[in-house]
Amino acid sequence: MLLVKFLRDNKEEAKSGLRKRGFTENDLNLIDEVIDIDDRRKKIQFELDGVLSNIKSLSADIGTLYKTGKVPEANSKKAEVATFKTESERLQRDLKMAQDDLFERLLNIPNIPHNSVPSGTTEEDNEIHRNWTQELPILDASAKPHWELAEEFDIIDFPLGVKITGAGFPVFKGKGARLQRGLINFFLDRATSAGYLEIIPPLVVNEDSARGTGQIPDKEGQMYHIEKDELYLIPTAEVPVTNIYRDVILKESDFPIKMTGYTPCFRREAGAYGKDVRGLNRVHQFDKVEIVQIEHPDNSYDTLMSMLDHVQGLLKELELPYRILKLCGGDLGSASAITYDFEVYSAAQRKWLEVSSVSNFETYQSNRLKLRYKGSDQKNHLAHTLNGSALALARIVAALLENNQTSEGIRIPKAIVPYVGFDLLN
RNA sequence: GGAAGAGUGGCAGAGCUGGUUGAAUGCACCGGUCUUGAAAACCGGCGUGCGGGAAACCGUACCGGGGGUUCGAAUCCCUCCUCUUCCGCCA
Repeated sequence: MLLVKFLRDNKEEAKSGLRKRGFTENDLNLIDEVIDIDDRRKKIQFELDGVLSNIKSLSADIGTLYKTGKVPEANSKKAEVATFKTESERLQRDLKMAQDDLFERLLNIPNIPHNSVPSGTTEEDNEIHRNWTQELPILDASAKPHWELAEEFDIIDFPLGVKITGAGFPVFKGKGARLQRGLINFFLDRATSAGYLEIIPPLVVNEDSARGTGQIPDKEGQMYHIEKDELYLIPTAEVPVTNIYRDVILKESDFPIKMTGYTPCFRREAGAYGKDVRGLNRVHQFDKVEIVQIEHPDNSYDTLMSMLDHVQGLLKELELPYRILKLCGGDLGSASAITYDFEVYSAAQRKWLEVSSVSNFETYQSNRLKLRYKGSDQKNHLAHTLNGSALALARIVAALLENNQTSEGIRIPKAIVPYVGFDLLN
């Protein structure tokens, strides 16, 4: 959520930013509406404070009058309070309405894209930030997609997942499970040696947390909801990990805060059936190691670049062809100011698969989280939050299986051999 | 799941027979005096949101969350949440 003050002070900048997301001139009226409502809110607040102040001092008078036995005077003051009271109740209702109205509209305004974000409406408009410089691997005609390889080597069982749970819940077995576990450890080790604090968070969160990082209301339908207990299965570790700092006021010397966490991620993917859902391409439960940073606004873009480097380093070690896209305005998540997607090339499918998404949310999340720091001016300011996948597993496994298939079996990249305990999967 | 008790500022801990209590006191923290330096001692400062103001500062709200009683509530009532102890169950 953006601050009204920001919209007020940077109206034109906000508008041109939202145009990149495909906002029409008509949509942009929202900004002026918000400012108008906020003006009304301020006015009501001012009046209400005055009325409350009167009630307060009259009540104090009544107290002393009673103490000195002046009951009739006290009673007449009580009558006076009654009229103020009616007025304060009215103003309180008005204030609540203005606040709710304001909040509602503010929720519908996405983050303002960073200056460098290209405008555009679809993924076609995404900009290639860094491209794989080598030739893409070309497999011969007999090459198999990962779901066939998985069945052949009996390492991932899709029908079994259907039996136990439903579509999109694969079962990893034997060397498949071992590969999965090895990759998780590999990613966590790389993150912790880069200075991230390892966290094992709850996999289920309450409504406040889901709201804090913006899953509610933006992506509510994406989460599994446990209605009986009003809890949500996490769609990413970002939610519980970032919420560690909900309602916190940091010192400037606390920056940067770096955390990493491995969790399974649960996504309903409602409406995604039919397209790109084969095998591991899109599943309801997958494993992911996430990196999260909380930064001073002055440093958050340097930090973003260091996170990009971190993720790139992982892909290099995995020897996978990758490319980095800078998302265009229309493809950007609503909370994000800038997002870089990492895709790996899955050679048998001849498809690019998204395996990481690294974003700077600037103050959009911290505003809802009430995550602040005390600046050198002794005032509180919103911190910047950033996060990225490092990395999302299911699709990495898909690319690994496809790209590394040989007549003897699946070759395991050197960097992770120590983690999985074998160099050939057969 | 059942019973009892408790939730106050960064922490500890008063207040809780309703009335200048946003809240005593101690610790921590920040600034200053003193000191070669440090410690100690002493002096001063020290919550958050909203609104007004150029600012100093002022108004208002907040004592787990929400609601109620009252002219007035941290203090009384209802409800929810959390924690502690005891019983039950259990990896």
